[in-house]
Amino acid sequence: VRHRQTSTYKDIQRLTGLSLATISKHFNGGGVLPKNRAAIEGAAVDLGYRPNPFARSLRRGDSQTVGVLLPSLQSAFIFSVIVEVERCLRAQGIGILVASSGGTDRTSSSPALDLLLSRRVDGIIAVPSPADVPALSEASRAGIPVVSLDWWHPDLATDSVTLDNFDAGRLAARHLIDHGHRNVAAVVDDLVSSMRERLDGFAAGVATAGIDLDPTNIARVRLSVADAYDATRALLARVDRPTAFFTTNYDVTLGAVIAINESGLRLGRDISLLGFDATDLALATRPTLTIIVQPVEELATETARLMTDHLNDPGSRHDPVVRRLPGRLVPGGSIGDAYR
Amino acid sequence: VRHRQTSTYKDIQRLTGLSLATISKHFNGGGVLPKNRAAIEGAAVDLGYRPNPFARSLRRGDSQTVGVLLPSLQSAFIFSVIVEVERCLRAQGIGILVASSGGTDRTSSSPALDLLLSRRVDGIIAVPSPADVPALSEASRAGIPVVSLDWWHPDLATDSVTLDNFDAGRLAARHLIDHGHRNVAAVVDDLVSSMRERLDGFAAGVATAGIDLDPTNIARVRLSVADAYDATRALLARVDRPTAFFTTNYDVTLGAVIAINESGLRLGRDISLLGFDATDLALATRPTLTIIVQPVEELATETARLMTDHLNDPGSRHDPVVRRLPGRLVPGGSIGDAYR
DNA sequence: CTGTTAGCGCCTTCAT
DNA sequence: ATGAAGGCGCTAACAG
Repeated sequence: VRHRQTSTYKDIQRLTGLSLATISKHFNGGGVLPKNRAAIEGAAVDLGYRPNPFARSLRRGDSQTVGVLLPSLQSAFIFSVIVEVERCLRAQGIGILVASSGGTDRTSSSPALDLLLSRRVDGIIAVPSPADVPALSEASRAGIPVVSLDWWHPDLATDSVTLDNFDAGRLAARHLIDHGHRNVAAVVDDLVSSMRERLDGFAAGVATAGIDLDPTNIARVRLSVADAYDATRALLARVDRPTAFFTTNYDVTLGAVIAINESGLRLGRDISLLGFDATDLALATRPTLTIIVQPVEELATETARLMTDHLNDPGSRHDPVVRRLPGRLVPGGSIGDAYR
Repeated sequence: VRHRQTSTYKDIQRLTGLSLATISKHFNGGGVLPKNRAAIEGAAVDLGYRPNPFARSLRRGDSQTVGVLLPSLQSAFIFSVIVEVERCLRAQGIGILVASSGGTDRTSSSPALDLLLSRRVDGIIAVPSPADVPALSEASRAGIPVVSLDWWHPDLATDSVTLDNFDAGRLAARHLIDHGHRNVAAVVDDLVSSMRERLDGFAAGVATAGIDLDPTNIARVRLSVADAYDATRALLARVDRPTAFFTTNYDVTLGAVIAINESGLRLGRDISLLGFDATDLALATRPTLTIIVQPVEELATETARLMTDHLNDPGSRHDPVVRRLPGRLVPGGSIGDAYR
């Protein structure tokens, strides 16, 4: 689309008789005589003037845009965070260009990230799927501010904002322990570090009660409802069936719920489940689910803040900032008491 | 962020000895001698050349970017569509700038849309909340291609891609009727036309069975789980309690499920529910939910196609194209038979 | 097919 | 505080 002719400084110049430099100064710095200020503003309104962002970016070398890179498998949760991030950034005049990386294999360049880079985004907010890590590292090394969100990867030395996953896992463990559970199981997505940390925290929490988490009670799956369903079924079929399950993310929680429902066991009575992220799901099951939820708002504002800090202070190459925000346990009815 | 120096045509010129025009031609049209083509490509690779999108946009007057305007209240459903739209557009080198309009009141300018317009997006894909309609109309009138997605508004004469809402409602009605239900209720969000159409279709479907939809069995709410919950509770409390419910979107379905669960009535036995959009929810309830689902993929590809059609054929102002895609009923266990 | 040239609209020295 | 001038990198005439 060739753009409908919009007015430019020249038009304002024609109406005001001022020079382009003065007009530019008005729209940027300020320092203009009140009389001229009024004249420019008046003309701008009359003309419906909008600055041309391309000319501006060409000249100044920035885009006022940050790229958002999402993994191939999205959850409603991450979108709620992104929407909030967008609001924060928009308040600063920054737009977000969103691209979701297909499930590309760990290649050195993902088409999604490529689009963002070719658009010269000023920074990148990424939920870094392992496949994107090499390319993201490279971008970061090239000097583009990168903030990891939600997920996290050991090879990616960027700022990051995530849940305090270890603590969340421990929280879950304690809750189950407090309810008398000893034979507990975990269904874990182990594609990304975040999930593994949740498991580690869970194991640690269980350990403080003097219990060793039975390795055969740990099912590792890959971001998939179906896998989680299968894994849960298998665990439910064990002779020494666990009395409680911990599931470390939305998909896995859903898979587990389906398997449990199908098994005929009653949640919160015959079997306990402590889920993750599944805010809506938690309300629809019967009984409701006890889950761990993430602080969406805080994750978003922290992410936005880290990014704007970078944008406002270009070239500063400090050590990665790591923010770990606490999760919260929302009680439902899916945890029964297990005494023995 | 002032951008790390990237190479330009001049650098390629230095390495190849060719003129800027030839280089430009190579990167656009083609028509260059094989020898020169190779030289340019080689130099580009050596230099890690990336075209500067700002210079290009400034010169050509387009942005290769479409804006995506989302309403304040999002569902996982709409995101899955947007992700797919992004993939389609990215394949054509087009990026998406996303902004979500706060729940602003029906003012003439929404900050979110404003951001998109100030960025000179080539087109706008919008889930038009009523509050955005005036501003969207204006943009459309100004010549910016607008495609409405999912939602739809009578005052907005743009292309639109939505579910065939009327038909979906009728589908729901028939299903309930086929199962013997006569005393049916609907909980409807009536903020947007799409939902009202679903109700109209439902009423029509019920009518073909010779049944008048009891007006007092229709609850109108405003995009809110809590309202839907209250409304459902109220309906459940009626002396002449409906035997089946139709809920017209995700939030309303969730609210109804919660209310039903709480009532102690058993889904699919004591009470039937036909939900909407709640794909995940449908699997987590017990029994599973019978729902109407939307063709996510097709909605996305149609939306992308309509948009690219506009972009490839600027200035053509045909009549709005209206695409209505059929919904599909996914059977679950929440519909019981009601004979009387 | 290739080269020369003239901007696109804005920002930024550098003078005044 | 204002003005004049140059150029960011690219494309689109127009010549050759």
